[in-house]
Amino acid sequence: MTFIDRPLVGENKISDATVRRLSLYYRSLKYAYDRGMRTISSQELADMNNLTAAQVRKDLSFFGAFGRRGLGYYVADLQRNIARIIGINKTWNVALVGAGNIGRALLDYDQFRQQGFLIKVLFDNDPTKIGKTFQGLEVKDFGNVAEEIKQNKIKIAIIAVPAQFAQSVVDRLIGCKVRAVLNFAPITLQVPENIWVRNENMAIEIEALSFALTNRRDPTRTI
Amino acid sequence: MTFIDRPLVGENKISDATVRRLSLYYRSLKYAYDRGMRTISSQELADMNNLTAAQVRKDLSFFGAFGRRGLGYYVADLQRNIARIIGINKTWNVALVGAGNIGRALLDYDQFRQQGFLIKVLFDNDPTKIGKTFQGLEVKDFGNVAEEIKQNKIKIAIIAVPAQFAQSVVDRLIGCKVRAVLNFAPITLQVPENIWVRNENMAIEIEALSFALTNRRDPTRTI
DNA sequence: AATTGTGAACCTCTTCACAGCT
DNA sequence: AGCTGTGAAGAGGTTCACAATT
Repeated sequence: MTFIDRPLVGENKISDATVRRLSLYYRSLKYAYDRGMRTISSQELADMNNLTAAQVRKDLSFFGAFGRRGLGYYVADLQRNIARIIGINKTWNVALVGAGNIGRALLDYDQFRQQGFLIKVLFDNDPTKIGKTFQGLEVKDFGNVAEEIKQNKIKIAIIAVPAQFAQSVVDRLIGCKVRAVLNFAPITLQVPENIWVRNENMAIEIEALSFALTNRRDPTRTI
Repeated sequence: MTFIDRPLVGENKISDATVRRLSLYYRSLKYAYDRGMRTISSQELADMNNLTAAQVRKDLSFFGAFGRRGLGYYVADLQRNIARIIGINKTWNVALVGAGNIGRALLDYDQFRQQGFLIKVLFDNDPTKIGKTFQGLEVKDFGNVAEEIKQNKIKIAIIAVPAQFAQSVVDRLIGCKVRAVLNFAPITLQVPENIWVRNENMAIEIEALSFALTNRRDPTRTI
């Protein structure tokens, strides 16, 4: 059955790791459906992501009882449910701050668009960039951030500016009622309790590989 | 004192979370040194990264006793030690597969270069791209991957190709003795036990923000 | 007086194992 | 017979609290 029988907020705490895995399951279900699978077992979902079947069932069980004993999960049904749980059953307008290399690459990043994250405004503070157009989107002056954010009803912003500017950018965004930030700057942002930040630090990931090759004997896998 | 008094391999298991935090400490130490700080306490390092002082001390203690009671840590000394632990006290030659938007953005990503990850070869399989030059690097035919990898003594590769090609690319790279992979394709790669993979999935991060805004009341911070 | 290094306590996440359902 | 859902057990990671050191 397709209902959520538990509260998702407050003291009922869904771990970060579980949330990340939901995204993996969502992709696996898409993949499975495209290949004609109409039901899928926790074991199959686990195998596709190098996890255990118990882990998959436990993760899903936090949100409801989506499966059928003896059968597994209906692929389309579970996919819809996960989309709703993650909040990608609708679109999100997103602001992107920073029209440098990373920013411009993200403008054309299919995975965002496909999951309903639509980059609606592109900001920079460089006068030589303001007014230019990338991927059909005009670079706006970050000085006018407030009105653009409001006009586009933006709750999620992506920060792709050099480290030294990132904190002031996030402060300004929060002042404009932005609630969540995907941060590509290699610095830990200080934000109030009610603001969400995820850091995308590619150097940290490659450094973890360096550490592994330098020190470790046996590999472990991570998301 | 600056020595490592514990084995870093085998049953002595350093958690992934600790390794990621080492990278954060390394950046914080750089920042602190640039601002003239010569010693730093675990509390200061913690504050810079929204962690606890105990966490910082515990992480460092896995590798040795680097601090001085009553004083803290010598900034330059600790930075050097962490660089050596992570394995970024030398340079790594890196191969980049995929000359699309993401790949080209990474070519010019300062954080890689600064930490000694040098992209030495750029591959693609698109005949319209092969032979072109981006950031001074000529796109090579992925068909010739073996010789280029060998010539450049490459152990770490970055995969920035569409999802459907990622598995065959990684299989091929492993055949060329590549030991570690930073994967930007939104798919779980299947690799042998002795190969290291880190996934950089930007859609997963933004989906975590969507989940938070959709479901959660109280923010938590993550790396 | 200040701060580290660390065993122990605590907490969180994962895995086990099996009852319960189809 | 097959597979889920879940309480309990187990493993792993974080925080506490304090002795040790400068």
